[in-house]
Amino acid sequence: MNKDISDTHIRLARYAKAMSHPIRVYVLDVLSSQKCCYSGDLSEYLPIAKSTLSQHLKELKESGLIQGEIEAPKIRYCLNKENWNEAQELFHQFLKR
Amino acid sequence: MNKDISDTHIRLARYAKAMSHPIRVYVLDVLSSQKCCYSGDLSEYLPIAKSTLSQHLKELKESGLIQGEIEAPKIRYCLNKENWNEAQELFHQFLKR
DNA sequence: TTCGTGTTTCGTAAAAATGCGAATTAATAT
DNA sequence: ATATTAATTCGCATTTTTACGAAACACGAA
Repeated sequence: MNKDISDTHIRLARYAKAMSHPIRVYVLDVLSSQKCCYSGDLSEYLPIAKSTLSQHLKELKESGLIQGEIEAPKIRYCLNKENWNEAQELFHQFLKR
Repeated sequence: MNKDISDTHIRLARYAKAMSHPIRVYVLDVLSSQKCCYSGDLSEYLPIAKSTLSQHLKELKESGLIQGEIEAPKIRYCLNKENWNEAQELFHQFLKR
């Protein structure tokens, strides 16, 4: 029996929290299958207000999974490879697949 | 670009939500490395009230990832293999590992 | 039936999450 | 300077989540 809540558990929970909303799963899905994407493009296909999308993108940024880069007047988003890889590894180990 | 939020996205988000708290990650970790576990045993190692643990266990039950069986006066918890396998598969595909 | 063990549910409080429209910001062009 | 485009932040309302202790429940033994 593991004796403690470890940093690994906490890290995993943090990434899971970032993925705990369908919109955010969708965004990560898009970004993992193409290099980058503009907020406006995402907004086009999602049934939510642009402001709501911004809030979800903010949560993903704060989790470390994505990052944004200003290309005026647009913002381009892409995965943060380091953290995406960490999430991949953590889930892989946790789910033993 | 994927055109819609799919059922897959929603399913994945639901499992991610179940894992979005460290206590629940810990519980799943324990259950995935041993056949089953009693609520009292879990409670012994976790720095939370028993009632809080019950609430977390309830969330895991509602997500479908675990199930409980009464062995009076105790309750034994174990993974729900079908849903655990589904979560494994969904995360595996999503994270491409 | 009562009692004891183990656990859950309830009630409460506070914090966090979610959604929207309005206001604001950031960058560039004119 | 103003105007435009693109996006974010803010304010608000509502719901959900998280944590705890008390109350209640579930079951078997006496």
